[in-house]
Amino acid sequence: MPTSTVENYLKAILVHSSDKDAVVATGTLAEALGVTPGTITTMVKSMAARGLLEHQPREGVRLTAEGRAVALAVVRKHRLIETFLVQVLKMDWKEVHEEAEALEHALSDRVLLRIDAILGHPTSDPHGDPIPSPKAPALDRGKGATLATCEVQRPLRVERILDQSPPFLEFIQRTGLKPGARVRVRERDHTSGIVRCELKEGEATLGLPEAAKIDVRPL
Amino acid sequence: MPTSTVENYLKAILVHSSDKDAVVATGTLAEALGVTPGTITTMVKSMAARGLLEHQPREGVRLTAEGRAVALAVVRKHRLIETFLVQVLKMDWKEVHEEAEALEHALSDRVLLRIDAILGHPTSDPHGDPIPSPKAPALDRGKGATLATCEVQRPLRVERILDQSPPFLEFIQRTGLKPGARVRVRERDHTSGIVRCELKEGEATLGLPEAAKIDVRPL
DNA sequence: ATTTTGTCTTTGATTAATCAAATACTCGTT
DNA sequence: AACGAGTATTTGATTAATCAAAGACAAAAT
Ligand SMILES: [Mn+2]
Ligand SMILES: [Mn+2]
Ligand SMILES: [Mn+2]
Ligand SMILES: [Mn+2]
Repeated sequence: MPTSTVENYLKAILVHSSDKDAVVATGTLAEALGVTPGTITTMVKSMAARGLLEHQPREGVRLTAEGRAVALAVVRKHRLIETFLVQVLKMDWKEVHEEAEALEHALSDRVLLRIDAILGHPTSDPHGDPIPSPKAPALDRGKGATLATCEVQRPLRVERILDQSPPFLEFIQRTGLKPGARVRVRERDHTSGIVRCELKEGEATLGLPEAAKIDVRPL
Repeated sequence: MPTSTVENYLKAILVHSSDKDAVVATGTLAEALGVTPGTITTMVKSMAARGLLEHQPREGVRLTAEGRAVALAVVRKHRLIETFLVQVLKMDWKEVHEEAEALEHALSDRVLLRIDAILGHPTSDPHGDPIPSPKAPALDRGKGATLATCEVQRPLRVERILDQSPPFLEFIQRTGLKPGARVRVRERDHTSGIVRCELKEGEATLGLPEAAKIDVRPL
């Protein structure tokens, strides 16, 4: 069985491979995992030997089918845990990511089945991130619109929050721009870099880079 | 922060120190933790250096106040988790020990607080083991009667199951001798080594060593 | 007072994960 | 073609946890 370190490495590779079989640079992983580049090279070589990924020296890494399956299972566990912590234990959505980061390596599949059933087999977590199914279909990396790119004046629904740092989530909560909320972009000004939105609760104004962190869907 | 290995060592020492400041032999720990004696000696020396316990070479170990506090916190976490898994997630009490063994090292105090609140601050776990309070008072190691020592014919209540191996728990469940159940010893025969009990569900017969694994209280 | 036995401790290795610092590539620029 | 900048890999250590096998000790048996 993979150690929790290996599980974290696999997850990081998965979420950093934008598309199908894009290679991820070892430097990207060093950054994402907070370790030195040399550590990544060493770990990656041993994971390649175990068949979890392929390593093109000086190029990057790509998950094998087995590595991807493990990574998807970990992501699924992580997101179901987050959902459970928020919906059942009534925890703050700003703190659940950290908790899930540890619990995803300790929770058995048996417990996960119970949690999934109690939650009614949810398909997205509190941040709007999709929960991969147990049969492990692809992880759809937001190919839709964001508040920075969507049509102005069109009625929309917030789909997903891409930046999950506590301060950003705090802002989202304050303005009401949470997943599921109805919203309409009133004005987008590329000169001032400002996006003004209208929600049921009132108005929210944010910068373009921030608006790009909020996935939306027309309707 | 202690690693999960250190937490497991501390817990093992705690549950094996029958009384206050009894020393625990390193061999006992090797047996309990499933590692070689040499490993225990090495670990114990490093834990002593960290102030978690005292080591009398060739004698045994004794927890310091700090070591005991950590151990009690881990035991509390373990038992609250077991209770939660049974009561909220509706899991089988035969499998929760194993789950808790891993989760006790990953669950934060924040989550534990929520679990404790949702359960209504329980004082014993599904096996009848007491849940140490957060202020960490002593862990009362069953000083009461068992089905092997109690008065015959007296109405009793099952308090606690001391053997938590799945097969024994399976037997307990089948006979209905679970914590909380009312029971009365009909006959105890030291020649045949048999104890016959009467419960609401009918009768249960078990051997003396097995009867000694079931704590009871008059009433 | 020896010897034996059973328990502990030491010693020397191993595996996983990590770092710092030295070294080696690869590209894009002179 | 040579150089320099930016990455990536190697190398040599370190820490935690573990084992096997050798050695030390203390209590019990002779
Ligand atoms: Mn993690
Ligand atoms: Mn999430
Ligand atoms: Mn444990
Ligand atoms: Mn228990």
